[in-house]
Amino acid sequence: MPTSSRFAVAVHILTYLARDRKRAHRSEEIAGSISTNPSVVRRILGDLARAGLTTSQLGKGGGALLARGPKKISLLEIFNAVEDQSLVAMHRTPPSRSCDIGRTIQPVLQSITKTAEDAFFAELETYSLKDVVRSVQTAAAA
Amino acid sequence: MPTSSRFAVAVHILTYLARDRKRAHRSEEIAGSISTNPSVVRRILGDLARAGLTTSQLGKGGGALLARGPKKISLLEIFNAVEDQSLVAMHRTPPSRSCDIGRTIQPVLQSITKTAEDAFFAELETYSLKDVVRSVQTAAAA
DNA sequence: TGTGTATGTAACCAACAAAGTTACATAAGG
DNA sequence: CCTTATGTAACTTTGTTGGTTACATACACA
Repeated sequence: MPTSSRFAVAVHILTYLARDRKRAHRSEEIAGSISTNPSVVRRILGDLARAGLTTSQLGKGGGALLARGPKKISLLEIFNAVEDQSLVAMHRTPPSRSCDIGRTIQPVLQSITKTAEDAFFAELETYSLKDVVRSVQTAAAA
Repeated sequence: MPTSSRFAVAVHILTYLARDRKRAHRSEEIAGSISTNPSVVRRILGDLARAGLTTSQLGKGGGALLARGPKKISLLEIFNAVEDQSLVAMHRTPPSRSCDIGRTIQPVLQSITKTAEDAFFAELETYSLKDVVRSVQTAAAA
């Protein structure tokens, strides 16, 4: 069902930046690790910069940098920076207003799915970018 | 991000059936409440029947029926019957295997997102179709 | 102050998925 | 039998994503 891979790509980018914070990394370099187009990376870096998670430098030696320590960046922040806030879609076209159910089901369903989404987000918030970096390092060593 | 509205439509259908369990309801009748095509309703009813949530009768007076009481149908069962089991997508094309991060990030990310998805599912499980019917009735009365 | 390098963003395209639509074989009811 | 309804397949339409190209802008540094 989920058609967007932006979250996965965003975490990948940030993990890449977190691994070496000493210098800026070009979108082309990052794109090589993801196997995608540099412009796709820049598009997502745009979202991340707007969310205050990264900064960028132009010109020679330029590229993207983490705006703060990986321990201070939660996966929820990353998710919110690049994905829609809703995990469950309502009817594509509005249901019949001349039926009790059609008229009322959407708010009812939305309030229920919101509690489930909140549980999802609360769990995501318990993980930091640092956790990902650590797991990747462990996995890469093996 | 979520591109499927199947869950919303499935809950709508089941709420419709739960409101009047005395008789079978035709797909055309249900489609009127949803404002969609009867064939779309039948397609989703197919999933619901395979999951054991509904039954159908052919011929005159036929249509769909709830297979058990609405108190015994959780929203999680409905979700599982009609939607993919994953809320978060990985990279669309596999990342570079010649990079530590590219090689290892997917399993790392998947194990984290699984815990968040599980929290979502656990919360959905606490709601029954009966809860939806009750809320719809309350909302419709107002 | 000029040259090279990198970003940010817009515009467009191709690929994919979802829902809408049409059609029809099949089975139940009377 | 004839009508009614489902179940499913096939096709079309629509929307979204990511890939691609292009380019204006800005910074670094010689």
